[in-house]
Amino acid sequence: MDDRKLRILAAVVDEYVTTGEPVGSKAIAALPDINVSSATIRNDMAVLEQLGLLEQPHTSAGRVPTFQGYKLYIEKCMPGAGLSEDEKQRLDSMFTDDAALTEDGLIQSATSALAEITKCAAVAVNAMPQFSVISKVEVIPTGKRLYVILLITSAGNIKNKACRLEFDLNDEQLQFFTAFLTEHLHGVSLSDLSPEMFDRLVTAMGAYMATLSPLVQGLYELSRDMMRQELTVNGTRNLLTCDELKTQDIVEFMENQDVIMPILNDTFSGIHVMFSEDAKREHPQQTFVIGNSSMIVGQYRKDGKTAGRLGIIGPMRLNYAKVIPYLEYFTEKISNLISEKEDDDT
Amino acid sequence: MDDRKLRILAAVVDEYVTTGEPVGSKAIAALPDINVSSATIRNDMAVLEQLGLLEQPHTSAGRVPTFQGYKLYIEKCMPGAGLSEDEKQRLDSMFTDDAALTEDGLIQSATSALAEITKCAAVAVNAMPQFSVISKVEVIPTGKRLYVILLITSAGNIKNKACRLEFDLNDEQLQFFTAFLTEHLHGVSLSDLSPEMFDRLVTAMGAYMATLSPLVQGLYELSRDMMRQELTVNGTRNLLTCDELKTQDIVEFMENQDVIMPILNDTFSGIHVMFSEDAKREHPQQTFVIGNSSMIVGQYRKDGKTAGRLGIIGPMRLNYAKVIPYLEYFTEKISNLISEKEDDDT
DNA sequence: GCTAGCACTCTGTCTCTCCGAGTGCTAAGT
DNA sequence: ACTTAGCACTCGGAGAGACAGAGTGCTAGC
Repeated sequence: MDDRKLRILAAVVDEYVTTGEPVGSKAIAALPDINVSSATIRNDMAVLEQLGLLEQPHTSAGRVPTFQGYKLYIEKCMPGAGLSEDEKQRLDSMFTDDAALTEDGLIQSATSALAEITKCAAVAVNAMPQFSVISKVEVIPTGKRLYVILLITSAGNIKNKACRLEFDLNDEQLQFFTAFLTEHLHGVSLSDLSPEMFDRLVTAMGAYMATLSPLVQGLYELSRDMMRQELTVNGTRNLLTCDELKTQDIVEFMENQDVIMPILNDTFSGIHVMFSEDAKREHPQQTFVIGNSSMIVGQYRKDGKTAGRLGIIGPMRLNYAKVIPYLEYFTEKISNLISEKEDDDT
Repeated sequence: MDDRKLRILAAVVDEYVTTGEPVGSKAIAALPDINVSSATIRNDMAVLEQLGLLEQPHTSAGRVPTFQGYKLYIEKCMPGAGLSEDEKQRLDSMFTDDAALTEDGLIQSATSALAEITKCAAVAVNAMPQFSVISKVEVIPTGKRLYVILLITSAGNIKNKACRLEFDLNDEQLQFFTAFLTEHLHGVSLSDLSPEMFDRLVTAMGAYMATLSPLVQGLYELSRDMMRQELTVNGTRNLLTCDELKTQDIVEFMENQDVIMPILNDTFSGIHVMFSEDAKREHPQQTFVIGNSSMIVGQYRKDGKTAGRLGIIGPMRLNYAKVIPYLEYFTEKISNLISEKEDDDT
């Protein structure tokens, strides 16, 4: 693979990304850093096409990169530009201050900023929520026979669920129950909350059992709810305005976002770019991917361990040279923010 | 306005709603309950067009109802069919059991069911959240110097917010503060929580003041957050597949949903149908409405008073005869469910 | 007041042509 | 051996005309 051919590939990608039109040999010959004639470029492009890196929409049109072309571009030819201080500040200003106080809020704010700035959809999943630990359980009366169970984990996640009982609890019962739950559940990892464990809890409650079992049931459901990986998606609407994606596909994605979870979870380290063609091949069981799309995924960390993944879904024709640094900056920033929080705890 | 003309209007609407094609005089003459020739119908249709009830996309095409045509149809000619038992059961089955336990959950579940069954977008706002009353305030430590404020209202709404303090609180301080807040805030209506009131609270706290003021600040923000009317929107994506609406408009709506709040809040009683033309006229300051759309709004009640509004946004070409009964059934059902809850409380 | 008949109008579709952009190939030049 | 100039070729898109079909308005007769 010639150096000049790589430069031509890069030129095609850059040009196509900005104009959206198939790019011809003349347009490339006109570029300042290419000093050969259009005929030579035609020859090279024919070779690049044979290698599967470029393709022609039809015989007498210019060339367009294939997903393999993009891959090689990202790997070999992409300008490795970092972000300017201005850009960093701009990104920073998109985080609201108190979003950083909870991981949920942080992810929410990061995905929405990322979607805004890339004009793509931004996605995130938290990794391994089943390993977080219960830090607080509380039962709060909110109405006649109506109670809210409140569950807080060490990661700072908060969830609640309403339950209706057959009878009302008096203060003593409520206190007993709260103390009972705290005693048995505080510090317990979510993954240890099996149905059997709850059965044991119920029997251990003795006389209160019958009255309180709906609460225990609710608590079980709440814990299941909490250990489910949470998928955050923001800005899917941005995809609607980009005309190389079919609205049909996007609507299907909106209705069925969970299908991308396995794909997200598949990426191991660093920034990873995956095209819809890849996804179709590697996850054929998935009912659906958005055609002509690409997905860029990175990890954010907490104490050095992957704590979740953050990514972008956009058209294949995307300014990777800009978008990838954005994603890198965001994952880095999130890692710092949640680790900073962690530092405070110790 | 002739009776026959009304029948013809109704026929045009029905036919157009099902086929989506402009309907001609012959098609109407072929209907069983119309016993005049196509020429007569042509004459009548010309009159209906002059009245602004029908219009022609172009000279040699059939007629299409205008929004005024739809209005008259809904008012005068629509078959007032109730729902069959089958349909009611189908709707009932779309509510999950525990959704009914909180108003939020109920509205979430209702809008999503309504969107699903009408293939439109479903919207809801709660009315007058500022009049609900604080039933519980709690401060829960979740990490080093990190606290969560929990606020529960009499309506069963639950919200929380994380706060970071300068110093940690010991148990005594925490208990004091919780007791202090409960004493001063329990039973207070959200609308009474003015900044001045919080100022008084802060000074009343005396020695604790400096330490705790971020919490008070957080509490204030939380209460402001809670008295904001909550807009629930579900199934906007359904609109994307209906081709008389411009995707551009829908995207704008997605980005800017709040603009419909004043329109929703404008409807007073019963079911109200409003077309984008109306909205443009009555709310000209609104930056945007979806073109060719209609919005159907009803109220749900609690103790006989309007507690919120539930509505549908869809294309103007909509099967009103089906959709309106659906909406009626839903508002009725919600009213019963939240009033049933209320009954329990008393 | 209704209806049959007729001329008219307009759209959507199909075909044909033409233009231009871009290619591949060949032959000549370095 | 590589590069370049030149040329014939291909293909899509735009534009013009022709045509069929649906639907109308109008007039004359029942």
